Amino acid sequence: MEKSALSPAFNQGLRQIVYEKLKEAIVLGSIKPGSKLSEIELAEQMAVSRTPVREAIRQLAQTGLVTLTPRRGAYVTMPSLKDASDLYELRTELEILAVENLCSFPPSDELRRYRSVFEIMTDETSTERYVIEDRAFHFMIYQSCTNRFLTMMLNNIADLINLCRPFSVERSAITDFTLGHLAIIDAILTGKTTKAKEETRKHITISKESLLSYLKSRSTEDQEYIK
Amino acid sequence: MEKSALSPAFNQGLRQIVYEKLKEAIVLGSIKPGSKLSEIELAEQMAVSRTPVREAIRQLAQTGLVTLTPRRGAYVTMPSLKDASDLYELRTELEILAVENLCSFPPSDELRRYRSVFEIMTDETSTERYVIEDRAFHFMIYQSCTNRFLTMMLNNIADLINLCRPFSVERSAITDFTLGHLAIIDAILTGKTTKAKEETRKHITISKESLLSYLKSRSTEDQEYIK
DNA sequence: GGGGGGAAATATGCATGGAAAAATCTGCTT
DNA sequence: AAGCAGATTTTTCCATGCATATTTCCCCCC
Repeated sequence: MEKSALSPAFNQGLRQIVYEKLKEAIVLGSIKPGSKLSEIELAEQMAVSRTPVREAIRQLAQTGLVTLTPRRGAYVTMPSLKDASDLYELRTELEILAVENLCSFPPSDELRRYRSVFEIMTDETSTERYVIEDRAFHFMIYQSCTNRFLTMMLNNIADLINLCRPFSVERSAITDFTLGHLAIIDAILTGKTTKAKEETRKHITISKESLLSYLKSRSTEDQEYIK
Repeated sequence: MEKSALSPAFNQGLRQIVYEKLKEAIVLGSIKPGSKLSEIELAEQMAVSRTPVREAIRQLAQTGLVTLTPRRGAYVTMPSLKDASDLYELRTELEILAVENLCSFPPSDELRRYRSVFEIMTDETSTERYVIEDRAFHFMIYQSCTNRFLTMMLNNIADLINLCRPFSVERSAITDFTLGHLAIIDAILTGKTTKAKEETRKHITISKESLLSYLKSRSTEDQEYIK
């Protein structure tokens, strides 16, 4: 009997399947930061034994999405404000490097596609739609790197930053971000490497400021709430 | 009964112990790139079960020191020439960032210690001694970062680069490297951030060229050998 | 009523058994 | 003698049992 392409996930191994599922749940926010990841519970939910669950959790811990405390269990990481700042510091330099790489072999078709997407975005665009396209755009940049380590690290950092941001973007910032994207795209398409790098730094710096000020306001709100 | 401080490694867990041992063996070269890591064999050698060995191996795979091929096993990674180049590309930007961070709160005592170490190095210094001090110096820089993600990544990259370099440094290059170290140290100690960053870029670029030209010569030698 | 101590319950960490896939070996055919 | 097919063996991968550490809950004491 031939093996269906839809059969047990093309036999990539249970561990990998569990890993993907867990990661998606964490990144999409259906498992919230701070939640405990119980081996037994997850194993039952996914109808597998504890072993692949355990290995998937440890793999997630290596990427930083999960924090382990020995003999106590695994918890979805809650990045601190400093973590967010530190992550952006890295992302800035690494993404500039990625853009620089891109300028040698620009994926012109993809870039033009995103150009047309961002061109028609206005303040009336829904924030959800913006967030989706924004992530896809940066993800595209990461995948286009010829440096596989750079790709890995940027994807990793993006996931961690995701954990800090409860999906919200200030409406007023969208126009800024969109213009930033267009500036980066145009600079790459016209072969202006230096300009592309500058615009990337600007864009990510603005993004960083936006997130940090948002997080700061949230944290003071929370403190009031606790009182 | 009181638990001895020397007892099973202060109970950090078998997994961690196996991980450390394996990593040391790989980084120090006692297990060579390309070697197969057999769960059973290693478990017997270390007198533990296969479980902690297996988990340690998977952890090493996440750092890149080990490469897994599903259903076939784990092998110590053999970085390609492009890998080496890519790793140095990342190291350059990240280590500059680290040095920049250091300039805010320079660990002056440590720096002065290393200054005196490198000051007395000459072409007569053994390459082994140089390599040891070189690694310690860069390692110190990494640990001094206030950005924990940066520290992690740089340590990781350094380990991987280690895998490319079979310990050898050209004698003639040592003086260059030593002078580079002194320039970086002095710039940091005198608070010249921009200069420190420039010198770091120069130093790592030279180091990269040196390794790459060495690897290229080796690879052609090997080809001749195979014939 | 609140707090501390101890026993039961629960979860992690390690060991080991069993299934499936890959590698190896053997024997047969050409 | 070389190559291929089938069987054996070995190894990874998943499941599960057992031990120990932690948590929880209950009872006793203050």
